[in-house]
Amino acid sequence: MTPDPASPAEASSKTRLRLWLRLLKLTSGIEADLRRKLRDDHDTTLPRFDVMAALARHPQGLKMSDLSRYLKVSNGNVTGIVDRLAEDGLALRVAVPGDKRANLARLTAKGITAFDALAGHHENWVNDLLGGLTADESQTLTGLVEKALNQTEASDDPS
Amino acid sequence: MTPDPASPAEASSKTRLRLWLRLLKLTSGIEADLRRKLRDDHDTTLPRFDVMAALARHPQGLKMSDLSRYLKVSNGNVTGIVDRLAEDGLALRVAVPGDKRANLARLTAKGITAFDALAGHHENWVNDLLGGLTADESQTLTGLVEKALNQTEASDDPS
DNA sequence: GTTTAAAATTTCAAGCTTGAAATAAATTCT
DNA sequence: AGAATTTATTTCAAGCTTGAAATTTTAAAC
Repeated sequence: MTPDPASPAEASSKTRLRLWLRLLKLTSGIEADLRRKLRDDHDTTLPRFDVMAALARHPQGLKMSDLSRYLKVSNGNVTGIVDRLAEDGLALRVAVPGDKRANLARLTAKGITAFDALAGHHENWVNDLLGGLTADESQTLTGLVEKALNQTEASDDPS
Repeated sequence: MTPDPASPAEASSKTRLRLWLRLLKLTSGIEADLRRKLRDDHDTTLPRFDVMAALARHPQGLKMSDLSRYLKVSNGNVTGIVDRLAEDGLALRVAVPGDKRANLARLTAKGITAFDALAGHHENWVNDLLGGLTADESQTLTGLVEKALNQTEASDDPS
């Protein structure tokens, strides 16, 4: 028997904490799997994949600061990742005419080819990893996750 | 209108990919929030909190290798975190009688006190961050996440 | 009892991540 | 125009993370 809580509020607090631990276990596990596959099968990393995915969606290029905002990581972080992608010939920086401060990050042709291959694998991996859920369950789950997201976004942004 | 997919399998693959992106957004967002609060309000980090939580659950101490397995991180990783906790007087290493290779990591009295305070805040933070969900919704969500977990654990462990 | 293999840790290099400080260029104010 | 502010980006130090290599100790095999 579960010990009865002192109040309903305490009970739902425990329920939410339990939910958080499960969510964390699920996403950490999937993420670890994706990282391993990217590394072992494709000699790359999740941060590099994320940057390439962002650039693939913006063929005209993204300013470093926009890239950073889009991915919700620090400026210094994208600097390093784009540097390393550039070393491998997968991305490059393009000067912005009229603003000597800014650079557009873009995928090279080689980068586009590489990303297209990765993206297909990525979708398959995720599909397999979440294969325990039916389409209906996936949709229910997505709906609840989106509801939870609304709340965090609301409390995130105390404007 | 959504473009109709070539097959039901493709549709559910897209549904699962969408689910993954939402899950990632939710957990990354909450995690970032927790990291920020631990940092700004308590001058610590999530990895340190995780190690302290593991040690708090095992008052008799945990071997470094068990700690590493429990948290699913590398051996070298816990070495560094326990080093830094020890520098701050929150944890220490105890020799294992009869095995000169092994060490038990344990919280100090100071570490226990510090963790107890953190744990209370942590539960409240999570409760707030997931506050958009009713108790019923939390339970439904937990159930579905657990179902998804079973699958990943199954495919994770190709024994 | 040696040799061999296994187990427990640490060390290390490389990459990721952050926030803060430093540069440099554009914009705004007076 | 000249000064002050804002914007775009890089650099840096510190910590996290991993897998691989190195150490040390224990256990197993012969």
